[in-house]
Amino acid sequence: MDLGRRLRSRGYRLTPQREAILGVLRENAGRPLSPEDIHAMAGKKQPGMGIATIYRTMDLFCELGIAFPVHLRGGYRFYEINLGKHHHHMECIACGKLELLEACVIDDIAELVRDGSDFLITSHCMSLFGYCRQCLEGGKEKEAAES
Amino acid sequence: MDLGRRLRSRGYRLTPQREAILGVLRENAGRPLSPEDIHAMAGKKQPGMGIATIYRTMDLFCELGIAFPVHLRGGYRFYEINLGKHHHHMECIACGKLELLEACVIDDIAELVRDGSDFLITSHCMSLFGYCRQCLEGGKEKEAAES
DNA sequence: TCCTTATTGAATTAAATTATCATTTAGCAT
DNA sequence: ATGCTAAATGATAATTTAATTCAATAAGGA
Repeated sequence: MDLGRRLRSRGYRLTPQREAILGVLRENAGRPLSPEDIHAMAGKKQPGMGIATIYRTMDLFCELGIAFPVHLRGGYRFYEINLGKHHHHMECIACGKLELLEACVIDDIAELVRDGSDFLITSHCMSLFGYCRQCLEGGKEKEAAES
Repeated sequence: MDLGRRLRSRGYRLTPQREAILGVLRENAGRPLSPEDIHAMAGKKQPGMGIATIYRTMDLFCELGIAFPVHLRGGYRFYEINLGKHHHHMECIACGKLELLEACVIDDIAELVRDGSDFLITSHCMSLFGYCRQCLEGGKEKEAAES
């Protein structure tokens, strides 16, 4: 993936900030990052970056298909680099731990929707929530049920 | 579903505000509502309701399984009444129109995850994004590609 | 009817995201 | 190389959204 070509072909410019952000996304492939996460890590490569640049760049990267948003609980935004192969996340509602799900069922779903509606699907999001092994063993799910 | 019993059995109280909110959710089954939506509609049944009550009540309803959160684009929160049968949404990224997807593939997924990990799944979210028929015909997806 | 305490509304606070704007700079043309 | 133009940035302010605080209210068991 040549970031410069990809940007310039659509009239955008290659900047050190955008390179730094892409680097951060690459180094954290598969791990959802918040804008603040990205800001902190990219800031080490390019000191002085403003947080607004992160938001702007992530919007752009998502539009270009370079990254995609991940929807977890809490309503906040997370992003990941788009490496083509879909995956999803399983989030522990007790400790917050994330596990990667390589399995993607979007193809099955897309087929169902193609038959049943008139939508052209371009993207999707899916996350599972529950309890991880450690929290189950520690009884965290019972604590939560009691509260 | 007896709201009063459900609340009291866990030490909570039945209030006119909670009844009003449940009524709004019932009347909009299958349609994701924002806290602001709920506030506006419930306010007609129970004048003077504060927005904080909506947030508090929706947290409670979700905890009790009376409602569940819907994750759409934008990172904002939406809620729906939980009528047992899972469904999902297809959101048009051009006009925002929502379509209900009766099909739920959570069972397939849950099985995959049960085999491949140690998580106990308690809930999930899934949404599809793309273009609805009208926007496709109107060329909205091309406009978006150009911008 | 009384009492305890959950609940509420109003106001405040905090946090996340977006908008504004002057300045900088990427990248094409010269 | 140099200059030019528009894109991009950083700083800041403004918006939104959500959470918190607290005194007043009211649900519901005794």
